Amino acid sequence: MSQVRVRFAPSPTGFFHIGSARTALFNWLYARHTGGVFILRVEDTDQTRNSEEFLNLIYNSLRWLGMNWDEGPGIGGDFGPYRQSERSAIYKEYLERLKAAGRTYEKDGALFFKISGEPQVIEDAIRGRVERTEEKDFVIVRSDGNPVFHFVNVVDDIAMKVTHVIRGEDHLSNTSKHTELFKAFGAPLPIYAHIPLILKQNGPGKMSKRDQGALIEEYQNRGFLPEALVNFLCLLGWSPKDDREKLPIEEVIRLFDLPGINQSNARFDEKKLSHMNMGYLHAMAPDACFAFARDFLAKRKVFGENAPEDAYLREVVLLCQPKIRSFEDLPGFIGYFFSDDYAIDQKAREKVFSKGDPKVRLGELVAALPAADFATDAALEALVQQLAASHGASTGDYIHPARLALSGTPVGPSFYGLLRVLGRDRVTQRLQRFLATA
RNA sequence: GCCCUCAUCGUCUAGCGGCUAGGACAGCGGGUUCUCAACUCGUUAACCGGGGUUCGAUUCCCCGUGAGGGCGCCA
Repeated sequence: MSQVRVRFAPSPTGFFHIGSARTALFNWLYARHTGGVFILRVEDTDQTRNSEEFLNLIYNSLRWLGMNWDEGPGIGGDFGPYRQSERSAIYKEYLERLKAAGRTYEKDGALFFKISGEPQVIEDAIRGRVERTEEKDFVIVRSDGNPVFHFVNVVDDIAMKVTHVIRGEDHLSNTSKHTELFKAFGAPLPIYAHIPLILKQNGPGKMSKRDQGALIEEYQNRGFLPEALVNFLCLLGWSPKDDREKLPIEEVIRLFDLPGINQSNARFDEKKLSHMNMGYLHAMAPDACFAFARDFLAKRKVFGENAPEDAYLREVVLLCQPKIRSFEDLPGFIGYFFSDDYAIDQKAREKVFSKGDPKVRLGELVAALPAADFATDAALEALVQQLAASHGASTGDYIHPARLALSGTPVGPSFYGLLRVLGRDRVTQRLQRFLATA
């Protein structure tokens, strides 16, 4: 068996979306699984809708998701060029072959392909035998002289020696046009694998560029982790056949195969993606987590002119890491670490003041601060426990009002970590301010 | 309208003739003598319908129904 050659062939006529990304991913996975070649080919024959900006978006998104291509723009290869807009000489040559075989005719200024009308049968790697008969001749060159998708797509697959065509099910009905052309050129058919489509999370139909949450760029901007998005995409239409879900990409590559792909469409579920992202985020090593967070906060311009010191920011980020689902949550989660100007949640305040003597407890805590050891969470925990024991109170009697006073909110990271990271001065000052105004 | 594909919890899926139909997300309930969006334990919830084939169908076949896609001088 010769080497597997697959291609991802996007057209730069719109933003890069989830469905395209997964098609690319399945091609990439299959290439890596088989030790084959992953080709990137740009289908930019629609000159009125192409844009260089969209093309760059595709390159960037593929790289961000970790899908490196072996042949294609920027890399080269033996079967280039890899942009269809630069391959007109090749199309002309193939067109001549069709003309010479008497398989074309002109009408209304456009060039039509004469179909055979024979039933076209493919053995789809995912769906099995699929038969369809093409009924009408179709245009292969527009009246403006530009060849159309069906023609260039097949010509390039022949010329680039593509062995497996892995694409969305929306192309299944088009396949009879393509096999007609392959046969007209006397070329062997590739192995087809039509993967199920991704349906929009709400409402009918497949996901499109216009749908909420459809764009890859959006997840990048929102601080999602590419590994999480890739893992999620792998599970949309494919599974390892056991109960594992969070899988390293190497493991997916090892297990991935065409017959293991589902036949039915899958609905996109952002909640599950969010959960997957959280799993990856919580597992990040401290250095990586901090680096990602700092970069993300800078892009978001969260601190404006006054960027905090790295050492302090790092403590804050690592303290909050186990509590957030996405870096997107970070700005709203850490504000009070960097500003004394935060609002006190009124509901939480009522709850705190509804029982016991919160002001007395806070007073005791403030009094203990000058001698407290702020070096470790454990030392601070011991302090609060000692305080509680000696005053016949519970640790919660200190923690709840103190958390509210220090952060304004009833939810947040570990309390002792909160004390440690804020530090003695901030804690003292904030508690005193709270007591003075409460 | 014609053609193609698909059909297990709300969602993603495991199952490839005999299972108490499993897992995950979401939901719900409890725990966590520090909250919680984190963690943890538990729990609700599914084989689209009708015919066959078979000793036996979620599983195989047919017909409905439903869902999705294609039928461009878009890709």
